[in-house]
Amino acid sequence: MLKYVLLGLLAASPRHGYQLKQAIEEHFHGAWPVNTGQVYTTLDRLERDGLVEREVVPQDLAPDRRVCSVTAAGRLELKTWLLEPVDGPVRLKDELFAKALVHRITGDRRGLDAVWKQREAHLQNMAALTRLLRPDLDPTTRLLLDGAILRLQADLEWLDRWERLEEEHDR
Amino acid sequence: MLKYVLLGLLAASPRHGYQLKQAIEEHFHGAWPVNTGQVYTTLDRLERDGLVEREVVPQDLAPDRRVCSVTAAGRLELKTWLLEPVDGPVRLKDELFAKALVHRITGDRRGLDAVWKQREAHLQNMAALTRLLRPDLDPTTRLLLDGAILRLQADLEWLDRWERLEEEHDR
DNA sequence: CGACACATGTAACACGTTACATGATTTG
DNA sequence: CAAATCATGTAACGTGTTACATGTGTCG
Repeated sequence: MLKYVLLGLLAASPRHGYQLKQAIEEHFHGAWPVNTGQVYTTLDRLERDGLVEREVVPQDLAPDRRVCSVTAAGRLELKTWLLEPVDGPVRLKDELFAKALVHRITGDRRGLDAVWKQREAHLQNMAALTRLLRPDLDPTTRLLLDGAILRLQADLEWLDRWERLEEEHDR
Repeated sequence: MLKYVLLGLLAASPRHGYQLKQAIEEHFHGAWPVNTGQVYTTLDRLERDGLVEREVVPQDLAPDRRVCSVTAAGRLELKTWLLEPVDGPVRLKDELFAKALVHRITGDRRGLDAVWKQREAHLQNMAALTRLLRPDLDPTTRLLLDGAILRLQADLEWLDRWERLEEEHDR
């Protein structure tokens, strides 16, 4: 997935690896921690597949930089990805759902503990996100934050249902 | 993540690989397609790490089966995972969000297309999920389906916001 | 007989994570 | 000077995906 974000950033303007990492962390407001190493290995694969080109720009004194840009094939690949909706089959494959399932399968009586801890964690995440919502925020970043908040709200609603189910079970 | 689902199923009762695959597909109502091969490689790792034990049960005529059961270490690992809330930092790292971001970064004027296609896909998924909601459903499976539906609803709400942003942009 | 479910696996590859290594420049 | 930031990378490992290989039992 990082692959496409890199292509997108490079389609806007050529950059070198470190700039890409910075751009992502800026857009996602630090909430998508990117490992630098992964950026370079992903760029290696993209270059190998002919989706980006790299040009070595020698610096005097400073270490050389390798500036990347998207090829025609890269733009095509990006366009295809952009117009393709995410994931046809449904997303039950999720860690939170998996935990609920395993709690109920094993009947371990700790389901309620898990619900409470998860709610606590979600509420803290919600608070952290809400703190980021300043009016001067870039509208795109704002959109992404809103998305994360909406999903957290949905999960909180769902945690209530899980809790009710666990309570029935205990009776 | 499959790792923990396998541990959970085995904690309920020992089984062999194929039974595990079947159990998962049953619980997730086919909405988590498990590759059989992955079950075996994951079991190999679990055995290597001392979390499960395998006993070969020879069958006459039929091929031997290798029945797995959880070790004490496996139960501990499972318990730890179950009580640990999912993912401390926030989930902006998401394919749908990434697409929205890249659309806006590249300013490609195809954002609205993407929103519409995604909404269409989400609505179809929603319909498919709703069809599965029969009253005789196992309450746990029902819980998981409800979760998926709640998240889809959140996403649909968010798609409206994205659409509004794209419309502003076009003006 | 042919198709399908049962049952086990291997191989290659993609992607992500963590950690480490290296060295220059800037700033307190 | 020390620390942080800039900039590039390698290595090891975990997990997941796709595809293939192999063989038996059952049912129409």
